[in-house]
Parts: sequence; structure tokens; C-alpha cells
Amino acid sequence: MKTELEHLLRSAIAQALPNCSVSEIPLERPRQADHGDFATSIALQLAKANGLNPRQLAQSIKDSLPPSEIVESCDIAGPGFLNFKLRSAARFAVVSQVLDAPEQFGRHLAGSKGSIQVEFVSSNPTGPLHVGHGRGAAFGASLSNLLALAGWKVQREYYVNDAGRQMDILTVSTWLRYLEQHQILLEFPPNGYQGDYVGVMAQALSRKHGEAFVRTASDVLTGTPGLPLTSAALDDKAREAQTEAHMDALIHSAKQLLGAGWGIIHSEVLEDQISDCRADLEEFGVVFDCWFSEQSLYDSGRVAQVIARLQERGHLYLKDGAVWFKSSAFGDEKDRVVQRENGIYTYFASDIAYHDEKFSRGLDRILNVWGADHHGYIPRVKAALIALGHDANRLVVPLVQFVSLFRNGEKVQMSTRKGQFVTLRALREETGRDAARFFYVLRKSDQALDFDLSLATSESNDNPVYYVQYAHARVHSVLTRWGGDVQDLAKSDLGLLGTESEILLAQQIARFPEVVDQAALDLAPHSIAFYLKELAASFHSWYNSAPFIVSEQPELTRARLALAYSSAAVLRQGLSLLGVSAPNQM
RNA sequence: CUGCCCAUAGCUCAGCUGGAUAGAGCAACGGCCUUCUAAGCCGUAGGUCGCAGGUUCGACUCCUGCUGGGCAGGCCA
Repeated sequence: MKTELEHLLRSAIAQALPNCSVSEIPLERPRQADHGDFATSIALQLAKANGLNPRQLAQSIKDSLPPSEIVESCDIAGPGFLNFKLRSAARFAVVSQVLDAPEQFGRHLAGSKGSIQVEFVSSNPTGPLHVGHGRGAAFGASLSNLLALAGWKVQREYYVNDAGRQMDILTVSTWLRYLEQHQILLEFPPNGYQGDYVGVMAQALSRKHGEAFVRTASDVLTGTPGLPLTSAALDDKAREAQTEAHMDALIHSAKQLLGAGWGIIHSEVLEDQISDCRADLEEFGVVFDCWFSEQSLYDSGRVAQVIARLQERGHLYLKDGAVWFKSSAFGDEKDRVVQRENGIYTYFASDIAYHDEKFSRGLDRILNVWGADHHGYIPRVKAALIALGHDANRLVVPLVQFVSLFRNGEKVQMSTRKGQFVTLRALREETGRDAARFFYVLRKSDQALDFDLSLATSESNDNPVYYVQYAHARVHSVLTRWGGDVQDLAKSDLGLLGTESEILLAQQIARFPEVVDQAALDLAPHSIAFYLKELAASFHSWYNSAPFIVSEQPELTRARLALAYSSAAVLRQGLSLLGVSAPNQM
């Protein structure tokens, strides 16, 4: 409908202004009904560029419009707007379009926009996902679905940080709990992982390996500086430094004492965390095509190779014993270390390798969904890509802001440090998957989110999830009451429709493909959630305005049910983008 | 100190890459169930779009400055 109008306008403009090339024609659905079904300000824009009177230009565009089946009238209004009113048949044509192929509505040919990778969540596999990861998961999954519908070939990826110190700390933490369970008592380091899941993994180690990993306390502590005493005359900074040094020494000691056993514990702990994470996300309706291992970049030599390439291109230099990347030459605010004084690569080094690997896959676009606290990291990654000769504009990094939980109007206190964070699993258990998925995308992603648990769990009309789902359930309830064959609805006489609320609802339905396109362009799944609320509102309003089933008028009944059924189909389609179910009964 | 994000109705937030009289949900007030699910609908009221300039036919939208809040600035990840 919209594209047809665009064609009409394009041909009219070509005739009215033969020498003018028009790239894009803005067509909007006016808020006010008396401004028609569609309006365009194109005459205002072209008048400016060509030094013409806007209203006169609008008139000549109008006069040049080719005849059309769909246009009832075209009016010039205000300073030079062109307002189009559609014929009734054109307004309701969308109903048969939806009924003919519900799954195809709003869908572009798969891959027609190109290929895109969405990397999201990518949390360290060092503990359960919490509510912050949940937002990244809900956003990334919904965005991926949205992009797929809009015609992108989408690759969903989770980057597993399975190399590096954090994994070592988790491994040591598990081992220390294991030793505890075997009566080897050591003070548990405050910077170790405190959660209960660590003890659970330790028990699993005992079941599988018995006492194979038991060592004496004095052996374990050999070579460590010990933990700083709380009463010691050290300032906070020095105490923290010693705590970290103690952890590093513990890791070193554990590797020495355990030999091959270290690798066994490390890999079992990792496997445990990844499978737990995967299961958690699957229950949340979030599935990945690829779990990409950071460690694999080291194993394949990719990290060393990419650093060598930067070296060859002359973008590295030595300073204070470390290897620096000259990122400031490519837009970063300062240079960054890629290889430490001790020879170990930084996280940044493997990240360069990872992004280089991504860029070698031949994807048209690459999205990294990151927590907003990582925004300072973007310039250095782009700098590395540019330095390697890539087109860094292919990389886009949507940022996801923080989540605060509220229960009964009070903020739920969370602190990652003390291990007091609410897990995604706990949130799902409290609110259910549908409410959680919907609430997460109810806010623009770059805006901090206050998640109202009381509202999400309330079975009241305040709850937007139920509001939308209820509209869908009502349609199916009526269809059941009617009892006819749903397949017949496609053959209904839609000419019988035409009340104000019916027109409004049909317009809402017709808007879906436009909303999908725009939301995909903006990387904004929240637009889908807002649209669904509006679509549901239009439906509920119509539902209350008149009964659908009129026993003495079977044809009218059929036409109305066709409209109702197409509403339900679009609601289902939209909800599925967000990973929310569309129940037939509530 | 520097960079990024945010500021819209009493509250929580939309506002379609510059358009017509700035929208929705809560909360407030007044109505609608012997009829397809009231988890619903209809109506009333509520605004100097943080402040001050600038760009132009036209600004919530773009630019500059200011105020107020969030985040980030490691040889951590």
C-alpha cells in the first residue's frame, strides 16, 4: 500500500519536475483522521530545493498523479502537504493479505538485506547469569528475530571468555571449596567466587575424582604472600594489591601442585558453567547458532598472528617492557597494551583477533551488543580493525543500559561484589518467561530500565503483557464460539467492513510491516512492544464496540471474524519476535 | 578534569533519520457486565518538551553553551 503510493508520487514528481531526482519520499500516517490515511511533505521539501511555491508544486504533483485503484482522494493542506485518503477496499485488503500467509506478513525475502551477525550476552562463564545479562539476552534475541524478519541472514553468537584470569580464579575457587569439603581448611580469598554454585561444582569433583585433587594446606599456601589482615596497617589500595597478588600466587601454586589435574578441573568447571548458561538461556527462549571460544583463538595461533600483522604494518611499539598498539592513530584517545611485560596477552589482544576473525567471515554487518559500561571500549576495537585494513563501519555496537529491580515500589539491592545479585533464573521463576521477555524490551535499550516485579507478576489490567496476550486470546475465544472453519474466512466479503473502529484496526494491522522495517533499521525491538500495545488497544476498542457474531448476518460475521483473525495473526507474529507466547486461552 | 548517554503530563515512558493541534499507560475523577472472557471499553482533567541562544517557511527532533543525573577513563575483563 505504502510502496504503491510511493510509486504514484514518484511518477507524478517525474512529470511535474522533470529535472529533479528524488531519493526518498516521506510518507507518514497522520495522527489525525481528517488528514487522510497517508500524508507526505515532499512538496515542501522539493519546493525549497527548487525555489518554488510549495502549494503550487503540491498542486502540480497532484495533477500529475496517475489514476489509481487504491486512492479515493488527494488533498492539499496546510503549507503544502498532500493528504491521501484510501478507498475502503484498499484499507481492508491487508486482511486477506494476512490471512493468505500469516507467517509471511511483514517478512522480507530471507537474506535479501545481506548477512549480519549479532553477538550478545557473552558473559564470563564464571557464574550464573543475572538480571543485567537477561536484558542483553532479551534485547539481542528480539533484535535478531526482528532482523531476520526484515530480510537479514542472521547469525546469533555468544563469545565465551574461557581464557584468562577470571576462569583461573573460578577454577581455584572451586578447588578451595573441594579442599574444604575434604577437611583441608584455608581462608577463602575475598576475591574468589563466593556463590553457592562453586560448592556444588566442588561436590561434583569429589563424586567424579574422589580425593585425587587433595593437597595439604601448607603446600597450597607455599609461595603466597597470604591474605592481608583486616587490622593491618595497610591502606585499602595496598590491601587490595596484596589480595590480588595472593590470588595470582594461589593460581600458580595450584597449577604446580595439580599438574594435569588443573586442566581437568578447569575444563570441567568451564563445561559446567557453559551448559548451565546454555540451559538457562534456552529456557528463556534464547538460542545461539555459535558459541565462540576465546581460548580457540590462542590454540589456533590466531592471536599471535593478528598481533604480528599489526607489527608488520608498523602499528606496534615497545614501552616499559610491554607491547603497545598505536590506537591513538586511529581515533582512540590513547594507546593500548596488547602484550604485558610478563609476555601474557591482554584481553584486548584476543578481542582484536576475535573481531578480525569475525570480519574474515564475509558478513555484511556485525553487531556487538554490549553493556553500556563498556562504551569506552568501542574506539579501541574500531581502531584495531582500521589498522588491520578492515572497514570498521561494518561494526555497530548497540549499548544496553543497566537494570534495577523494584518490588512493591522499593529498589531491590544488588551487589556483584558480595555475590548478592538476582539471577536471571530467579527472575524467570518469579515473573514467568513471557513477562520477563516483554518487560525487558519495553524500554529503549540505551535507557536505564526499572523492572517492576510487582507489575510484571500482577494479573491485572495494568500488566501490558496480559493486555496484549488477552487480545489474542479473545479472538480465539470468539472463533471457538463461532465454530466455523477458519479457512473459510479468507473468502469473506470484506466490503461489509467499514465502521470507524474497523478502519482503525485495519490501519494498525497494515502498519506492521512498516514498524518492522523501521525497528530493524533503528535496531529497536522496543518499537515492536509499543506497536503491539497499540494494536491490542485498537482490537479491544473494536471488540467492545459491537459483537462480532451476528446470527442473522452470517456474511457480516464472517467478515468481522476475518478482521479479528488477522489481528490475532499479527499479534502472534509480533509476540514471537519478542519471544513471548500467544495463548489461545487465558 | 575529559568522553559517551539521559532530561517530555503528578509517576513510568513513546515520539517514525525537521512537519500540521506533542501521544500512551498508571495514578485522579465520571460512566459501561441478564449479550462473543470486565486481564476489557468509553469519557474528563493533566504540558513553557531541563534552561538560554542559533540554523529555516517550520525544531521535542539538528548545532553551541549552561544546569542537573547516570556511566566510563587499568599491563582487569
